Amino acid sequence: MATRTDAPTRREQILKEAARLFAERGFHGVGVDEIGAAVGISGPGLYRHFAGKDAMLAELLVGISGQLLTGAKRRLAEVEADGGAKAEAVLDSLIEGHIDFALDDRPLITLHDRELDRLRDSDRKMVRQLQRQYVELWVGVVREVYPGLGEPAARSAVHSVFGLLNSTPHLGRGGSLPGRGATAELLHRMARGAFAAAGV
Amino acid sequence: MATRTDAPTRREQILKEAARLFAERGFHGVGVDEIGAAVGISGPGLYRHFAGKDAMLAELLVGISGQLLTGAKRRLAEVEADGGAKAEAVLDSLIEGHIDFALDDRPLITLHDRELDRLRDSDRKMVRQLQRQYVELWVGVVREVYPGLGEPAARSAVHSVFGLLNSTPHLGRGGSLPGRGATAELLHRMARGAFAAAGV
DNA sequence: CCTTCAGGTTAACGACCGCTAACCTCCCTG
DNA sequence: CAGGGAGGTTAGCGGTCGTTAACCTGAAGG
Repeated sequence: MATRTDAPTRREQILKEAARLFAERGFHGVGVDEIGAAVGISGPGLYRHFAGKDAMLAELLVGISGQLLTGAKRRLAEVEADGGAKAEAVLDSLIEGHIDFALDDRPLITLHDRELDRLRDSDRKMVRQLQRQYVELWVGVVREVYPGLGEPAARSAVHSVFGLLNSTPHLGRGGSLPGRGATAELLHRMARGAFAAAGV
Repeated sequence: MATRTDAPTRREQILKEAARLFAERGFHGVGVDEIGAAVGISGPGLYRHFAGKDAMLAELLVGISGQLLTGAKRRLAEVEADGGAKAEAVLDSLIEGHIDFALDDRPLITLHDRELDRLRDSDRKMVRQLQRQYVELWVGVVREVYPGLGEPAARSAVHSVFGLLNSTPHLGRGGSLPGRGATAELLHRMARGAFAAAGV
């Protein structure tokens, strides 16, 4: 993984702040002036970087979905290349990846299942397709680990575990929670426990 | 439980439709004219029943939080009166109650953790207090069942299980899911499995 | 039968919001 | 050193939205 060290571009600054604001107050609850102010420029200046407010949301949501899917595919390939295609190991890797994302990009996780309907039709279709592929990838792995699970039940289980993992924004943002590592480990155990209980 | 058989009042109609619309498109994404149209009257007619759009959201959120807390307290008392104070039975009852709510009032479950910040300060404080009491009630019961869990971990676990149970809106609204009973049972098993995995 | 009032209606106001227009100012480059 | 584009600025337009005002109507009550 090529870790970024260079300064973020203005576009990236804007996207980051927009994500935070959208997550806090909802897409319709944030004005372009506020987004501009958050990066030190004023409202209409944003239009030098984005076609409009909708375009920012679209880029955020497509980006998230794509990143999740790409990461999952990479993890699947990595583990399978790494000796035996142990389904359990793949599932653990998927869970770990999703937790990393949920812990590091809470605003995005929040947006991802909240503002989808504010997108233009074509963008929404694209995001939905990426999300569906991501879910189906999980469903396949889960059914490999728990062959007793039917496909509908597996899909429900996957959605529910996403709900569990995506609860990070509700986990006291302050210093009250037991540190990132412990939280990640707790979430991982709970996800595995939930799947195990689902798998008869 | 006194089951309602009389027709819903206009106020109740309005609240129900408003909840659905707010859940679908977000508080700021819905106009008063749409809410009015959904119950067959036109925009400003709503002001005969509510002080304003904010008041509808406030009544919805306070109502949800209060209902959840009241139901949980009742279940706690019921099980404890019913012979031995078996903590496992209380936890099962809490889970069952939450699932019933999440399955029967999906729009409310959605609103409940999404539009809280759109409330006036006083209303938000009240909702937060009710929510906190609900969480703490769960935390107490969970720690009784799993004494190995520290308080912060138990609280995190409870929030995560809420995320799991509240995933019902994502569980294909169409006929693709395996029926209400099976879904409720699956969610229940997964919640118990998640807690068990959390409890060392 | 007259009054009253709950529960509607339409018109319109003021505020806000997304976006465009017009303009300015560096900095890079031929 | 001219000039041109990238990236800002402010002013303002058009539309939408929450809310109020003024008016209407049908049914209940004395």
